[in-house]
Amino acid sequence: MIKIKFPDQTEREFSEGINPIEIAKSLSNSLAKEIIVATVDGNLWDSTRPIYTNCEIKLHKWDDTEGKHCFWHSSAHIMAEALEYFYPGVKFGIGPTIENGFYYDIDLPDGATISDSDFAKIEKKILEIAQGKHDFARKEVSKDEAIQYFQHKGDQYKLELIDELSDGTITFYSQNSFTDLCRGPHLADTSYIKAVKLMSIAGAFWRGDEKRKQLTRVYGISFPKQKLLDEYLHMLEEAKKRDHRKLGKELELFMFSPKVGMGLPMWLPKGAMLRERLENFLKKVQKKYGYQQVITPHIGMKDLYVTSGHYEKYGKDSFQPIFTPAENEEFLLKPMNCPHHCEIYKSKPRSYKDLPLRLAEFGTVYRYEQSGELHGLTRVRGFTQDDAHLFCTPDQISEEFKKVIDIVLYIFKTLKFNDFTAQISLRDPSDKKKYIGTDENWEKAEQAIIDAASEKGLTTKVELGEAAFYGPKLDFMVKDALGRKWQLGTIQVDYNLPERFELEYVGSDDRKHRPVMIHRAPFGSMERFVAVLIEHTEGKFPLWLSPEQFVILPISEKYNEYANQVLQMLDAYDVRGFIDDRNEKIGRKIRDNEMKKIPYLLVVGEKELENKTLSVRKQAEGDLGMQTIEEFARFINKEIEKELE
RNA sequence: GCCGAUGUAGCUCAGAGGUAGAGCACUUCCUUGGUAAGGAAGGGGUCAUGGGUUCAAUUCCCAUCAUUGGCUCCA
Repeated sequence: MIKIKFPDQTEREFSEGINPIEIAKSLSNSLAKEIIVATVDGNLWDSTRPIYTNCEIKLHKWDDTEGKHCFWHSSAHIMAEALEYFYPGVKFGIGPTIENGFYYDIDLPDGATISDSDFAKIEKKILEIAQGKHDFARKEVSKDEAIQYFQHKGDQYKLELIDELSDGTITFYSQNSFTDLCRGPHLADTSYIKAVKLMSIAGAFWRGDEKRKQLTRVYGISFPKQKLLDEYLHMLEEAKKRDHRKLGKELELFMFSPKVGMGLPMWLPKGAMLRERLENFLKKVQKKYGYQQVITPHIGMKDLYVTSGHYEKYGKDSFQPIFTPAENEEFLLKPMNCPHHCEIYKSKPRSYKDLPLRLAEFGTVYRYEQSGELHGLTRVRGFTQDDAHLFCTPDQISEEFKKVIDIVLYIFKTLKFNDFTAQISLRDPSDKKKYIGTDENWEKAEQAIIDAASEKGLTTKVELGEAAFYGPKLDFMVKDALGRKWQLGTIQVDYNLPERFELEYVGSDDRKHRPVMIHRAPFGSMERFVAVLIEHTEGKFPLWLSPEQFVILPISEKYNEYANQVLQMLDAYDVRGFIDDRNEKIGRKIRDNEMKKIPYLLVVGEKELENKTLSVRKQAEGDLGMQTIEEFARFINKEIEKELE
């Protein structure tokens, strides 16, 4: 007999060789049917794999991440089997699970192609295999056996993977006619899978290396019930409605024009108004924190970027340099604001009494992004950073860094970005060549970030190898409507640029010292931030940011004149709106302006004219009743105050 | 950049080797209507661009441009 301990700390005895499903069955039959996989002493374990020793066990159903992942992983194997059926000779790369579903990288036989028109038949085949209720059989194999199997099959990708595994740890899983190199675990059998959908096809370089062969990646997702698939697809449809590219067009916030150039956004009047409000908001906060605004040009001499190191790093991949006709001088579009700011720092001698010097600029920068990387407003070639550079003494870093964190958190709180992750990006210790600067400075900078984040009580995730080439950073990531993560706020410590630009200050000891720089952008870029803001609010911006806060709806043309008076009076209270004086019925005006997501609809007709009032209707909520013009103006200003608290 | 998909009216989309379609938007007229679509008429397209096949191409083929999903999440 063996002793098995459950998560609630109770212990029971079972006979040796019992498996998780049988254990579940001893608790309840219905539970047994739902068990997908188990964790045994911290290791994932097939639900049908026997247990021979005392252990702690945790049973996973579909609702657990572990359950879903096992489910999808097994689905990937069945998809592989189906693909092999339609494309004999296909070779397989890797087939892991992802956040929503799974994929398999395949190398199609010569001449074969696959496109989404093939999805239906593959899905059908997958379900057919699933319904066959084939067991997933686990088999431990020796390295030699494994090599032999895939040599015989001619799958060089699997052979490459096996090559990196050590003997004695290799397992195969088979179902029906398909066997794969796999660590597992898997479902008991294929019949758990009741619904499957192939999502898309993509090219993916083998092992993520663009010098190696590009494989075809097939994405899919599967569910234990058809209803769950339907729900998932519906959820995707809903998410698409929040897409900032769609809303940006509908709400006339920004546009692109192939004639201007891909990835070069243009802000329309309403978008510009929104952006300006965000900028002014941040300027006000920054003023409180002792920042000073500066303005620098959009281009700079090549030599500026040679000094900064950007030329060496990005020069080749950037936009082509600009040459002056007479002198043949070489300029670059600025990819970053920091070199200019360094020159401002250098413009006169600085004393320790001047530090920290905080130079802020909404600086527009241009970066050549690969055409395939462009994405709405979140990934563009010309964008405006809410940039600032803090020049300080080494012992001021920690304090300054923490103040920046405060600003970021204040902004996120005001805009209700509650669901963000803070990521500390450090050097890849195994590839230090990628970075510029001394080891000692890197270590100091990395430690400064880690300490500041922990002091501010941030829950952080550390990512090695994600640092900028000139320094480590703390990034604030937020997800978009479709669950893609974007970096918004960023704070970076930099010992490198002060060195390269030979920045100095005179200390209290009357000697020259080198300052440290902190780069920071709480929004990140105005473009990306607004994109994420659109998706978060579904275009229903907080009142203070709404390009149009109210619309006046006259019941009929007879009340247009009164509407004009109201507009003028509200203008005086610093609220923004317009009159919908179209020749339409009130119901129509309400519908159209609701769809435009105008926060307040003000109906004026006979009654309002008589009493000098407004009928206030809140978007998505309905009638709030009559208010005088002053009451409404005070009310709306109070609402804004509350938002900005 | 690479792999896949897409490109038809301002927007959302249907269509077919032989004279270009719908809904919404727009213009004009009727209507002056009290909380999510009043009625009628009308204008609007080099079917992304450039080649090719064909008696005939917006449709088929090729290229280009743009948009879009992915190329990190490791058997």
